Amino acid sequence: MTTTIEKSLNDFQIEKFQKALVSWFHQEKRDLPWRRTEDPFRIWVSEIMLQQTRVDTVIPYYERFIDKFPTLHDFANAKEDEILKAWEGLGYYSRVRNLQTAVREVAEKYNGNVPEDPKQFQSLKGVGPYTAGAVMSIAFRKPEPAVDGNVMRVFSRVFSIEEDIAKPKTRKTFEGLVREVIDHEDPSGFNQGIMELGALICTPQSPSCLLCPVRDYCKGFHEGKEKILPIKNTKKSSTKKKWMSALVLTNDGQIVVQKRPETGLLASMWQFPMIEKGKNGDLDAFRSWLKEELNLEIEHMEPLTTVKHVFSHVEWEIDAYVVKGSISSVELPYQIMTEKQMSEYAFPVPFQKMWKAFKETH
DNA sequence: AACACGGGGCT
DNA sequence: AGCCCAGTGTT
Repeated sequence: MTTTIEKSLNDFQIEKFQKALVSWFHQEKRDLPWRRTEDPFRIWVSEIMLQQTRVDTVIPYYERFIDKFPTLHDFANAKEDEILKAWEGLGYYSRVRNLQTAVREVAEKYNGNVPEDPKQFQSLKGVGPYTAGAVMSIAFRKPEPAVDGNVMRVFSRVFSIEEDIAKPKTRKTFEGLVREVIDHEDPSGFNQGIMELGALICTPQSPSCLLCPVRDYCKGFHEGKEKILPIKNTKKSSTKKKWMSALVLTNDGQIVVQKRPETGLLASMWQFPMIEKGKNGDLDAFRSWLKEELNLEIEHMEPLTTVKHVFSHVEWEIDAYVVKGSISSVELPYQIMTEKQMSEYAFPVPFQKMWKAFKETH
C-alpha cells in the first residue's frame, strides 16, 4: 500500500512546467566538466563523486581522475592504492572500490560498454536507484527518475508534499511522481534541470522563489509553505572516540605508517600508529605499547597537537605525539617509509592534519 | 527501517 | 552546533 500523491497540475500544466524547467536549464546551466562529455564512463564517474558531495568539491577531483584514468579500461586496470589515492580527501571511500568492481564487470561482461538497460546498470556495485536514473537519463536519454536530495526538496515544494523525506519509502513516492511528469523529449535536461534548480534557486534555506522559472506551477509557493518544506526528521547525534597516535621518526628520517583493515571505517587507507586512549589517558601505557608494537627504542617523545575530526556518525579526538627512536624491524601491518613514498598512499584527513602540524613545527 | 560510511561549507 | 550535500550497502 503506497501513499498516493494528488498531482496539483493537469496534463496541460505539466507540459508547460516541463518546458519552463528544461529551457531554463539549457539557458542557465553551469559549465561543469562532466557536462562537456557524452562518455557514459565519465558521466558515471561524476555521479559517483557527487553522491553526498558538493559540486565545488568534486570539480578538481573529477579533473584529476579523468586525467589519470581517461577510459573505463584505464580505471579497471588500476591498483587499489592508486584508486584510493585518487579519492583521498573526498570521503566515502567504498564508492571508489565499488566503482572499480562495477567497471571491471562492465569490461568483462559487457565488452567494456556501459549497459543501456536501467536494470542491468543498477545491478552493478555502487549503482543505486539515483545513480542508475542519472546515468541512464544523461548518457542515454532514458526517461528514468533520478531522485536525490534536490529532487525531493524541489518536488516536495512544487507539489506541496509533507511526507518525511528522511524515510526510505518517501523516495519511492517521488520516483513515481517523476515518472509521471518527466519530459520524454529531454529526460536529461529535465532531471538535471530539477537538480540545478535545487542547487541554484530552490535552495534548502531561503529559496529564491522570485527568480524561479516554475514558480507559477509551485503549489508550495502558492500556499506559502516553501520555507517549511521539505519535512525532514532529525537524526541521532554521533558518538565520541579518543585516540593516541604517534608520528614515529627513525634515525634515518623515515616514518612509521600502518595500513588500516580492509573493512569498516576508512578501509585500506594508511595512518600513523594509533591506539584507543585508555580511561586514564595513560602516557606511560602508550609508550610501552609503542615500544612493544614497533620494536622501538624511544629516544625522544613530545606532544604535537590534538586533532579533532567529525565523521558523519562518530567524532574523533587524537592526541598526537612526535617520537624519535631506533627501530630494528617492524612487522605488518606496520611499515617504514620515506616522505616521498608516503605521498603515493592515501591518508584520511585526520592524519593529514597531524602531518601538517608536524611540518609546521619541525 | 536503521545504521555505517567522509568531509566540508554554511548558518 | 546543526544541517545539508547529484546516496549506497549491510543488517
